[in-house]
Amino acid sequence: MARTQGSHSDITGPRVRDAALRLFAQYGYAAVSMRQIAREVGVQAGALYNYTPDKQALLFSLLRGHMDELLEAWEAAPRPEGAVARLEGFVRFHIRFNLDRPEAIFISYMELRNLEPGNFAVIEAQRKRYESALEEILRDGQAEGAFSVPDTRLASYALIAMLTGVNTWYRAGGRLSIEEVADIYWDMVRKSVAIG
Amino acid sequence: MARTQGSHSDITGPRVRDAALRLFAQYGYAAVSMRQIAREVGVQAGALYNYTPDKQALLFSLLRGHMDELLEAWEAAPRPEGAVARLEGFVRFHIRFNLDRPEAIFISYMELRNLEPGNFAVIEAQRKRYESALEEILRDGQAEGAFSVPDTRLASYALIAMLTGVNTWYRAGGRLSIEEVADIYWDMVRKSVAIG
DNA sequence: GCTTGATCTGAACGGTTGTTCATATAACCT
DNA sequence: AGGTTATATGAACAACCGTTCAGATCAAGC
Repeated sequence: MARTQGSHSDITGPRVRDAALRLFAQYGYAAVSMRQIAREVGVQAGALYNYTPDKQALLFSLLRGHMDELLEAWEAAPRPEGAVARLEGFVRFHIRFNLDRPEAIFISYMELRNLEPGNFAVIEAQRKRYESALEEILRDGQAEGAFSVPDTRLASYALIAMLTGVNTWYRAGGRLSIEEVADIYWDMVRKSVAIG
Repeated sequence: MARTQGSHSDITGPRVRDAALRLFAQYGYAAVSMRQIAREVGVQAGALYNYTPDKQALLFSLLRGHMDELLEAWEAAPRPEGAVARLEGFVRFHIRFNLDRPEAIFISYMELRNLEPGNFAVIEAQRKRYESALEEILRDGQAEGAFSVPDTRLASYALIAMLTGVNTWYRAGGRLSIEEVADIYWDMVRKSVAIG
């Protein structure tokens, strides 16, 4: 059999990516086989190669797509006046964006080491671009006299780690809504960079 | 050939664990083969099974040993008066401990999903025990009126994530010493839970 | 209605995986 | 010195890996 009813590139393509994303997030890139992905899609392993040149390209494409989306969404976000308001915007944006796509976030942090060097460099540059947005806010706030952040580089690392950590414990339908979580985190972030 | 000069269980055993720790940290549990570990030790793959029943037990033993060491060290640490001082102690202890053994920390966070369910439960219980120490400090500080932390559970997650994040960027011999890093993090932590 | 091209199957490729085991050797004990 | 035992080899096992490809099948275009 081949080309069973309704099968089509427009359908199978995204399904391959979805299955790969889910499986990579759950078991890890190295632990997931192409046959496993194919089974999830309902297809033989060979058919996957209509949609990706190889397994590595599939991982890279997922990460690349995610980072593109992240940067695009961030650049489209409003840019209020004042470092404090911009920091609040960053915090809320980051938490919302991360909690909306936990699997993509997860593999973006876990599977970096499974990227070939060239692919790794691309993703790493994108990540740096995003993180430097936060550092810039901290620098501005320091210059404005709104923050007390002697080492903005280090503080940006600390805050990013704290915010990204939400994904390790948050479960939809839990005790708190996303907005409540964002409120609490924003409160801690605000104080951590405040003067005094 | 077998039993080449000076080879001994007391020597090979730790070398197997060291090699596994290093390789798991660098490439990930699933991506590392027993033959790779054996090569690093300078031995054939079969010989590894004198030191571990199987690959899974090797991973579990590494994580288990690490968590035991963590809990033991924490319980041996001084317990000063007052929640503020105890929080400072936790922050400095955590940063120092983590930066002292980056590989063990790394696999403890990355390879949890590669543990069989029973093994996972053991490690998870240990981690919870450690993290609840922080939450207890926050609760005490809240009761003392020294902190403003409405949700201590959530705040403990946030702080742990922030502190553990140090390992992703810190490199020995860099711009800052461990103590300088700890100073900066403690300043942020202190403010983030302060009143105001 | 026939042809063309996209899509999939199913088998095959060489290579690697974790693990076992009979066998050999070197170090220790008496 | 001789016997015992821990320790290692190296070959073998079945299973699985990523990837390729000829051939089958279906949908669409003329």
